[in-house]
Amino acid sequence: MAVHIMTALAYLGEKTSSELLSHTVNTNPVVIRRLLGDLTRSGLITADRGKHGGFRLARDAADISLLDIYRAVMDEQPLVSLHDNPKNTRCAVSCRVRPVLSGYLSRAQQAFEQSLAEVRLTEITQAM
Amino acid sequence: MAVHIMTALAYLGEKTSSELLSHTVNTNPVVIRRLLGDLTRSGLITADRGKHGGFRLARDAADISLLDIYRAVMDEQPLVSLHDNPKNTRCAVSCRVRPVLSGYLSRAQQAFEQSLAEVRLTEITQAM
DNA sequence: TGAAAAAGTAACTATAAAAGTTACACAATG
DNA sequence: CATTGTGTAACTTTTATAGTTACTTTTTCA
Repeated sequence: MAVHIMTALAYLGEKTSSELLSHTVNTNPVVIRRLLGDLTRSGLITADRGKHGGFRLARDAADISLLDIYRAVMDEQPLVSLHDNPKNTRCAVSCRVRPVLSGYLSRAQQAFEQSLAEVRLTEITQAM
Repeated sequence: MAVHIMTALAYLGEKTSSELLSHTVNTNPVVIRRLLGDLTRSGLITADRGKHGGFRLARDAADISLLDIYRAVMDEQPLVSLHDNPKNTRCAVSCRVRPVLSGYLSRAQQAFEQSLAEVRLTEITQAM
């Protein structure tokens, strides 16, 4: 949903309330405010409190990538990871797969993120 | 978990029961059998039923990639996708983000999968 | 200066997905 | 025909996410 919101903010280009944003996503304002909180803490948007408050992009849409948004919202959790059952110490595989696999998985995730990094918010608003 | 199992099968190199496999992952045999079912249906392993039954790789570990395993288990679901709330027909963004974004997301997913495709099961067993 | 309009957040409920469990049918072996 | 395995249905548990209610704090402006 974060991308939806960021796109809306870029598209509208002006200060917008969580109430209004919640309508475009068709959900509850609080859900949106929680998301907006993440985006604010990551420095992608700024929040004005009080009457006539609202949110706007903190910098130009050309300087915001899909990766920025993805990272703001996903808190460091890997895209896909191995189960986290305790290892069976009597099994060589159980003891050693983890580090080997996580190397390959994080490489794949880097490829994914690299691809997101190449897309700017402007590209999305323009394509609409 | 599927990778863990496939690695174990490649590592052991012989017919193995779900019971035994469940021990290396430290979980319930039925959970494992459900996974083994996916892997069998995808043609990555073969299942022998009856007494002295068990599972083994259907082809050489050098011919099985992480992507093969990933696809066997994830049933076509995209890695990350937009929310699926109904669109607000009065909002241009709500109406049009979806197709635009899904293009970029599937491109990123392709990068991810490409990376997985480059890793063979042999590489993993050898690294252990 | 106080009512109004907004963000921020805590605490709860609802929903859905995944994992785990129990129980049993079916298959092959010897 | 008993034994040892797979296959699977049905249920419970767990966890994460979304949604909800209710409230505090901040700012504006009449």
